[in-house]
Amino acid sequence: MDEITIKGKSYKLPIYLPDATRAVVKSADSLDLQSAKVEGVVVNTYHLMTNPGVSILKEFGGVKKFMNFEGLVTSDSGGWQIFSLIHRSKNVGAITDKGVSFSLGAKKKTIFTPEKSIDVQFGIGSDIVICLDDFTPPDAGEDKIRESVGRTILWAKKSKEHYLKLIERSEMDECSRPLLFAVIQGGLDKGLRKQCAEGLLEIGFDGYGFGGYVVGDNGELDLDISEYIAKLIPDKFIKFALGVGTPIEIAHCFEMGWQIFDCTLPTRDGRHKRLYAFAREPKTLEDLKNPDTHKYLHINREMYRRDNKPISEYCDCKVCQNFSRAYLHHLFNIGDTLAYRLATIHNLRTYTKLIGILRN
RNA sequence: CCAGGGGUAGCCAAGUGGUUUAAGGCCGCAGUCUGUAAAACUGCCAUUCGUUGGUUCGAAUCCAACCCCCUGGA
Repeated sequence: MDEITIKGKSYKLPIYLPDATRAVVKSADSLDLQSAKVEGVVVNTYHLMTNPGVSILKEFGGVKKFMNFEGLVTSDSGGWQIFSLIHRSKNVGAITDKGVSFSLGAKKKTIFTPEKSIDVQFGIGSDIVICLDDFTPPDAGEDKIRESVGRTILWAKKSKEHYLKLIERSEMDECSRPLLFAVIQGGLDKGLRKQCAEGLLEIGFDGYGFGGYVVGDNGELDLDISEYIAKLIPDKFIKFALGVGTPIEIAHCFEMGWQIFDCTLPTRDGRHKRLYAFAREPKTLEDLKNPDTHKYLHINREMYRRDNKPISEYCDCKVCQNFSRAYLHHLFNIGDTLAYRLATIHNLRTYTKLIGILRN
């Protein structure tokens, strides 16, 4: 499968979707995304529910119109946020089979359920709706993993039922409905990953996501578990590697069968002065899997102060076509916001270029 | 030449006798970042306070001389 059609519009696979968590890829607008050849984004259900809120998005006819972006829009369920805000922080919250309740700062308690997540995602008007999942923390023991897998399946079932209800209620058909994806949890436990995948496959979804946080202490994605999970999903379904990854990890995961990727790395790294470049012109998958193909420029370094070259000689982005490393260095040095924008555009183009090579 | 003020790391700058083998910031160097609480964060970066003497148990801090800078005056 090298293409998906949603709501009458086709998108090529594989595809990389930068994270526009709060309906914006930080520091870049939709025209910038277009110039970086970005074909889709991932927005976040939890964040958008909080701000600006569903009623405003509905009033504007969905997030696409709100942010004036015509590409593929996927909404992440908020599962990751439960992990981020509850497991990883001091904010107390509780997860039950019904859903999750937690408070952020001084704000009143928020109740979030699988059904609520689906409701909000319909309000967002996304093309791919993702079931709320119970994130398996990286340090979870077997009992905890088992619990998160069980709950993820339960929530997926509730999500599917609610999704079908909404489809029926809004009289959507095969051509106008958004796709529904579920997320496979289970941490590094292959048995439980398998159990999770089987449970979700039985319910039936359009696509399946690779969930969890499987970046080890060495800071690298666990390729073994990534491949294992890819094999659990029949090829007729779309495979979405949530949160993956570095350019080289995307190349590896593509080879395993993963087709959709979203990751904050290129945009965040850009804002943090780390620019991506190919050390040589990549032409094949093998080139992209080779670590020697990829390099980083820490553009804040003094060595770039007088460097008149573009960030990457193999890049066709508007930044590389028009500005020097020295200029980017200068912009970061004085802290002008243009630095973040240009760095974001360049790094995104590096990712979309990588995707373009994978398609061939 | 006279009168004030001042000389603390590449830069800015706290500190006026012991809690300072000198705070903080910038720069520089080295890192982190993977379904974005990140335009963020973490290390490292002066055994030394213009110089030389002195007082003191103890000085960047007090004293003296000298060197340099700033301001005003001749």
